[in-house]
Amino acid sequence: MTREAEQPQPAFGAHDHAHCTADTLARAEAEAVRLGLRLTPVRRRVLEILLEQHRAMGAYEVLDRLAAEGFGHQPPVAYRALDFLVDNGFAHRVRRLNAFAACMHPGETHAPVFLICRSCNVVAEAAGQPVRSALDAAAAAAGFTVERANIEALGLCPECKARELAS
Amino acid sequence: MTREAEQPQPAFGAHDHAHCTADTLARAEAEAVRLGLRLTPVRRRVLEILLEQHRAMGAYEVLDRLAAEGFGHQPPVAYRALDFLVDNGFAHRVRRLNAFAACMHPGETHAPVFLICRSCNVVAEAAGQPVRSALDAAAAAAGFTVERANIEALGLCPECKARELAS
DNA sequence: AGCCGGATTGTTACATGATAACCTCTCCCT
DNA sequence: AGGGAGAGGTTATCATGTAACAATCCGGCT
Repeated sequence: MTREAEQPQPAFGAHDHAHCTADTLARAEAEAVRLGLRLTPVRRRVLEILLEQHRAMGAYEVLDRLAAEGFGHQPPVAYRALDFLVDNGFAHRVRRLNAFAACMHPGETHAPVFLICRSCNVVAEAAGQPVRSALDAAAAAAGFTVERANIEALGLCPECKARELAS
Repeated sequence: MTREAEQPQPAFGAHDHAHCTADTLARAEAEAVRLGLRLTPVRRRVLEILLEQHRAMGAYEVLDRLAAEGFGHQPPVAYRALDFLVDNGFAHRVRRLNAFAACMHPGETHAPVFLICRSCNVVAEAAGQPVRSALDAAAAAAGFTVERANIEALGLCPECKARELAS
């Protein structure tokens, strides 16, 4: 597995990335203040990196960027910042890829669903409220209380599907 | 983290484990025949081990058992057998735990949902058809086609919930 | 100001999880 | 007999994630 995966597209379809990045970062900062959390330089920088790339990144890939910018060079530096972001809803962990992605909706209560294209590796965060409700119901039937959930789907994004049909 | 995790209970509540194990194995064998798949000694033994334990096991934990029984001693031996079982629906991968668990319903088309207790580590496989439907709908809204899904929930099982309330 | 204590960030070292590449064997088909 | 596919064994290595400890920062208190 290469450390630098190729994930050309930011999501399904184009968008104003500069705007969405700045906007999400601003909302994350407001949210940190609201919750009394400290968005320190490393943490903030990690979030920025995830937002800039707008894709799922491995911890070591993030670490390489941090190290190049004068932060620590050891794995815990990246993992701690990433764990902080995940624990507080600023980022998500995509387990299927052993990777992390910035949350596009910090502050909003939401149940992220990740759609991972097996062809181009793009990862999209979809709204999963109905999925989460169904999950809660299934769990409740077993007497189980859900605290956190990972919902990830592997398949084909619209672009790659079209390409497969064409060939 | 220890390699031999303690997971005393087989699932939520007691059950006739000997029976469910034998039964599931028999169904898996029938299914292998139906699909023209070779359930070779290693593969079969791995499935048995997963069924006996009736819990999520790490690949290296399975490997230790195989090695002790005269099979190969190297990781690929375990990973290949586990991958075979997962690819063909005889077992599932629980990504949050980096572990594998026997499928309790081989052959039936089903969308497994894993309920993982954060207190006692028990893993239960719940029926997730409605969850999967909701997921398919969410994906379709983005033009995405789901091929495989991982749906995992972390929370409290009934027993541990009762224990927390009591204390 | 000066001090305390917890949170943060850095380090070293290591544990754990997963694969690549290659070789041999067996079975089955021609 | 020859040969190819599939399975399972090996060695070696890579990738991912943590434990434990030290130094430092920072806010609150006297």
